[in-house]
Amino acid sequence: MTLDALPAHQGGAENLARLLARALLTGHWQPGDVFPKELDIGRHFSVSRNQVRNALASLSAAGLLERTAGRGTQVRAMSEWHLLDPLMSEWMTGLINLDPQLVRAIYAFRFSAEPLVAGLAAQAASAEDIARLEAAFEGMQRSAGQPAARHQHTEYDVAFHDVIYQATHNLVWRQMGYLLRPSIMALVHRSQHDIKTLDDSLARHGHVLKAIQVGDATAAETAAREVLRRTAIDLGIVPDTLSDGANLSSSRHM
Amino acid sequence: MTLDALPAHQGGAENLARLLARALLTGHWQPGDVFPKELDIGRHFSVSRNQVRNALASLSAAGLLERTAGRGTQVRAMSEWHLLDPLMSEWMTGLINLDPQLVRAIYAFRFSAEPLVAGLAAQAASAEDIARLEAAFEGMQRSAGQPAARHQHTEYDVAFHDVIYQATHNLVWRQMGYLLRPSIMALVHRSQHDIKTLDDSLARHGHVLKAIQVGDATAAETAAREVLRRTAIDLGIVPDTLSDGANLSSSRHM
DNA sequence: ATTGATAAAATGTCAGACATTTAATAAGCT
DNA sequence: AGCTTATTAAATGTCTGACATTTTATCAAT
Repeated sequence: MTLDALPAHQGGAENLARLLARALLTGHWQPGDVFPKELDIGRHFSVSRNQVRNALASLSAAGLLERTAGRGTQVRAMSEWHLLDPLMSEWMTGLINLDPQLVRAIYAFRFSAEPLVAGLAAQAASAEDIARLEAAFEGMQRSAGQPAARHQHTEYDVAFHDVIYQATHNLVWRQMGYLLRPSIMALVHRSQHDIKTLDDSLARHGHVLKAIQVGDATAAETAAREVLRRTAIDLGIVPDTLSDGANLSSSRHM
Repeated sequence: MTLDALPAHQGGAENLARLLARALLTGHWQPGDVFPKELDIGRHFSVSRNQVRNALASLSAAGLLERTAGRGTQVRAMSEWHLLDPLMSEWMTGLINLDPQLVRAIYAFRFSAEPLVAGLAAQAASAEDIARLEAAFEGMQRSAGQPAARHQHTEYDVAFHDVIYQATHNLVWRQMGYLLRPSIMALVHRSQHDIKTLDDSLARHGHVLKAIQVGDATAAETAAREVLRRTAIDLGIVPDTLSDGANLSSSRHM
């Protein structure tokens, strides 16, 4: 893969890092490939070597690249990526063409974790949390069915899930919710289609809200599971398969 | 807080970053404090400005610091930390004096998540996973009761938990397991005391192993919960309190 | 054919000057 | 006095060129 296929660059090491990261996240390079050298990248985008080095340092920190003095820069496999690095989260925002294997892995995680999280939220949510959750739900209702407000609807949907993670009042789960935002957005983006689907999705979200309002943990769990089942249907995923398909090469990882 | 109270520096930007990160993680600076400026740090440790900048860039990426041109460097609050950043994980390895609030938050997360993870592992574990789990357990047995082998025992204990996360065969949970390693090690390190305690802990681990061996998810869940109850007792933590105590200031975070 | 020295190429490091942002201070005007 | 506006100082950010270090390939000698 060469640099020529990449979009233009708007200046700033962060932008450069995002640009390159997205190319890697969407599979423009294969694991093991040699990445272009610093000077070539700098020449191609007309930026200083400093900017290139800063950008590559970020990609390296996120596990996307491996750099060794004298040898060059190599592309790492997906199993080496630091999926929970906030940088990754930022780079994934707005990405549509995520690797299908990655989408399935993230969905599988959410399917296993989010019911639990909803249960915790039902136990720990404060009045403010519930207010925020209600606001997000009402936003979803208002923007439902209006094709022009589809973007808003997605925002409210993502906010709904985020509030649930925040409402656990646990630092780690909160961090998790923040990190999953872009992934959730990508999933939600793909899973909205006709009116009927949307209506059903809305109803299932409503059940989660109600369960958290009354503090019923087990009800929240099952309701959250139903929301994710709806998502799975829309995405064409079979929710029973919790493993991510990496079993073939999994034995080497540990 | 000044730099004078910090230990000596052995060279390398990564070492410098770890040194400063640990000082921050153990609360040597208060949130909002101004962090020493680049030139002062460089002078104090006799390193170039480059090294200092690289180190501070890492700390900034992990959410420990906030740097703004012209103003300086500020220390951020714990709620802003990127707890799931692999850098954090590395910096926390071997740290004993972790902030108690952070220890509780991490324990609470594990108490909620690890039973679920054990259940997933029971469903998805491969033969190799089970072999690794058995090896870790036997290592724990061998090194039990021998005061000289206490370090080894900790290693096996941590490996035991790690294998469970790996055995889910889900990229996100695997990443999670990798990231929790140092935290688990810190908790395990504190929770081993007399022979009787150790014996009981060993038995509870054995139940988890057996449940995963036979693929019984619900049994694995309850067994994992029992392991964590044992840990909680040893740490003097009440496992019912799942929130992290940050409720007071939680409303501002979202 | 193996070993060893050499050279080339990549990333890593350093030092200095300069740019930019921010905040404090002083000057000047109404 | 009070407000606005230059000026200055101090911090982080950026650029550039040279040099260091590590790795790999090449070639020579035994």
